[in-house]
Amino acid sequence: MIAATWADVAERLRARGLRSTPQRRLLLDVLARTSGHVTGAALVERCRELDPATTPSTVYRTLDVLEELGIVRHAHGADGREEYHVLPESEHGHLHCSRCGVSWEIGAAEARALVAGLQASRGFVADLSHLSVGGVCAGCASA
Amino acid sequence: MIAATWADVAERLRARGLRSTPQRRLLLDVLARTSGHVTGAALVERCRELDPATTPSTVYRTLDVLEELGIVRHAHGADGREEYHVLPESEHGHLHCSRCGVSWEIGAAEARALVAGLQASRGFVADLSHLSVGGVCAGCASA
DNA sequence: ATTAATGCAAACGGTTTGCACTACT
DNA sequence: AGTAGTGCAAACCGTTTGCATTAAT
Repeated sequence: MIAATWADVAERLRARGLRSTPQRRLLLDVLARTSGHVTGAALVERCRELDPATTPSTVYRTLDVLEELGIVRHAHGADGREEYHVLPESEHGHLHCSRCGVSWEIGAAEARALVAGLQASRGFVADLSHLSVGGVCAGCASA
Repeated sequence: MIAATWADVAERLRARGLRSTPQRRLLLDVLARTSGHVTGAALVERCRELDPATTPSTVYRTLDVLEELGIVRHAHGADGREEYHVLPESEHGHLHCSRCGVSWEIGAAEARALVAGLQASRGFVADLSHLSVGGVCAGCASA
């Protein structure tokens, strides 16, 4: 979404004295096709599908750079892996069903409503991009 | 807390045809002194302090057994490590401050209130023992 | 020409496994 | 005696790092 954003990443990189390389363009391609969240390992794999020569270190290093640019953000999934969120999506949380393994997103508004009480009662400012709730989804619960 | 519980774990083990060994007793000792949550690695280390001969595999295998007995339950911490919760504590969630690194517990009632909306709107039954919210605590926020 | 970025390979940390051995019951 | 549990060592997975090489600027 917002295709223009992806196009000027190269420019944004150059503005910082960084470089646009084929490997980075590849990862950006993959990210552009990715909505929501992916694990680092999954990104490595998807890149390797398009270019088998892809190496993990380059992917992870590029992700670091993209995070500094604000293009991705990382959190921790229910299984403990690094989970990358593709921007410019707004902040959102996740519901992870422990039965079927599917992850569901909850929007910013809903997420904010969830944690509003925490701020009121404890002064704890939740980071919505790290909010992840485990449990059983409606489908599995009724099955 | 509830010291008697720890004492009859050996019995509970035997009832299932399982055994009480020095290594298991050691881990139970460590767990008895542990309130709240610990990572698996931390448990290995604490055991090793008391008995340097402790090996990780035994600790992790024992934790599996204890989980089946309902004595511990595991979740995933903010940094992705296995995090063990010592029972018979009631269900509770965690707040993890990304600035000072401290974890705070939120009680069952509070946690339930947080996720009540999820069940109402989506039929998603949250597992409170896996509920973990990242953010910035009151102290760090005001500093 | 500079120096950022790559690829390799090796190391990491936490956890898991296979297998022969030990010891609880 | 029988079998659950142990210790070792090696493997695992995702991620990170050092270093010499390549290539974008």
